[in-house]
Amino acid sequence: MEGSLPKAGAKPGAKPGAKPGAKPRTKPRAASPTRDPERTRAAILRAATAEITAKGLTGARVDAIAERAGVNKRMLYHYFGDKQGLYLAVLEHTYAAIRTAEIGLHLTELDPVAGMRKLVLFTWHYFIDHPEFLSLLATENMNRAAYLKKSKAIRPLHGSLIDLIDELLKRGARQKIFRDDVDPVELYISIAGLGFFYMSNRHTLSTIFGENLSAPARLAARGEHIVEVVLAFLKPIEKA
Amino acid sequence: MEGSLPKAGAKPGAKPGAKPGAKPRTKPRAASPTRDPERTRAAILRAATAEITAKGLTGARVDAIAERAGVNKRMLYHYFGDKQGLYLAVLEHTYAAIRTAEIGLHLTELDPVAGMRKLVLFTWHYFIDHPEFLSLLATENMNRAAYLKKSKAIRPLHGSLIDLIDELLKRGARQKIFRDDVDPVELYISIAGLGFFYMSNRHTLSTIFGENLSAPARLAARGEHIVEVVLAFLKPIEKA
DNA sequence: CTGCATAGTAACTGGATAGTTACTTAAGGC
DNA sequence: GCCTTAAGTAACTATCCAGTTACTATGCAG
Repeated sequence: MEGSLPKAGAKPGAKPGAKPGAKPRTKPRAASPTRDPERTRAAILRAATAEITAKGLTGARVDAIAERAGVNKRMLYHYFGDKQGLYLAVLEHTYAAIRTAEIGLHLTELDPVAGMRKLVLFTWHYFIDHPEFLSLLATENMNRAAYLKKSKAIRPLHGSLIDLIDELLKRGARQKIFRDDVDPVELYISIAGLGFFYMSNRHTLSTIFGENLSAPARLAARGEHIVEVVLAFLKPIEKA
Repeated sequence: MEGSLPKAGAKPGAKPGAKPGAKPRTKPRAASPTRDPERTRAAILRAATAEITAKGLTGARVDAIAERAGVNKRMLYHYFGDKQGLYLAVLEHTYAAIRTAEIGLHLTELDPVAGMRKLVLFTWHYFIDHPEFLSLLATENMNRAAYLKKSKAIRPLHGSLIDLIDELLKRGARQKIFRDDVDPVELYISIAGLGFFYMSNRHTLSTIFGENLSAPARLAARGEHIVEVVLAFLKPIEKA
């Protein structure tokens, strides 16, 4: 090896579109494809989410993630430490997304029945639109939530979800349109479970029942079914 | 190497407990620990179920299964071909167990509400008692049911489950104690989903909500909750 | 324009891991 | 009692794969 001799004629000419006098604090944003830590980090995270949710943590291959991201494998270790660190980042990022979206629902502006309907359908459609969230939950539960327990970033996000449901339940009970003995955690698990099981297990269910549960009409029907189940349960018990 | 010379003084003496004149058709059943194909096969299947449901198909190690079973690794390949063949056997065995148990419920002998309650609680307790079934479903759905689709042994088992539910629903509707527009597949998915999500995701749910969802009292309460939800949904819609 | 921290590359490594080879031992029909 | 076939063992191998090494390129503070 030649030591540290610089390559002859190495400089690839002036970069097109790179303004020489631009202010130094703003991000270069797609100026040149080289040297963009933010883009690289994001590409790795997206690729890791896809690979890990498709194959599980043990099935996911670090080399495959690097290739998907169009990035050298060394960069995964540069930004995320190791495979587990990368997985944790994927987990935190994915959880934060749904909890943030829930907060944006503004259910307090709706009457209890409409609010509940909106929450149920939001949850259902979130599962349809984000299968990676479902896969990741399955993976993390196979790990007995070992990584989730380590994460300091995730826990504070969830109180607000229960508060949201509790507010709806209390308001409905006061107006005598909901029964007054409902535990918000138990109810949330039911709302999520009615959608989760259908979507997460649609491959085995479609196979054993010989029906295509992923057909759009079937998904819409399932959404209405879930709303009906939840609202029927919340109805006050009439005195006969 | 010495070719095929027999080892000097190899024979380990007469086996204790091996009756020489026993009838040849009956199985030797625990007579001696050597040469029991049925036992070996069963031990491998049990070990594989434990290992695969604990770590997933990609996480499971063939060497670990062999060690757990107390059997030489070569035997896995002898009886099941390869890791995938072993996984398929585990899948078929586990599915057959729940479907067989369901058939033994004899729901036709009960009135519709009692029958439905029994089916719901059976399903719930089955999930509590057989976490390996839940894990295996999660694993197989991550594979997009690729192995289940290959299996000829499993599909015929499921028609009877839907027939069972359909009979209950029709009988209840005739007696005006159930609504008459319920799809049995949709209902089964709800019954299973209300239990599945709770049990299968209890690790993440316990973590984010800061409650121990595995506590026995909590499990019993959940069972009652699921019964209430299902029966509330099945109640005929009263005309106001 | 220079030095140094950060971004990035390519080739490598050691341990793990599914599956195999080559062999030995027992069972049971004939 | 012999001989074929199934049951069983131990040691091996080829490949895979997470993580590392040793290096180069870039940009910006001074």
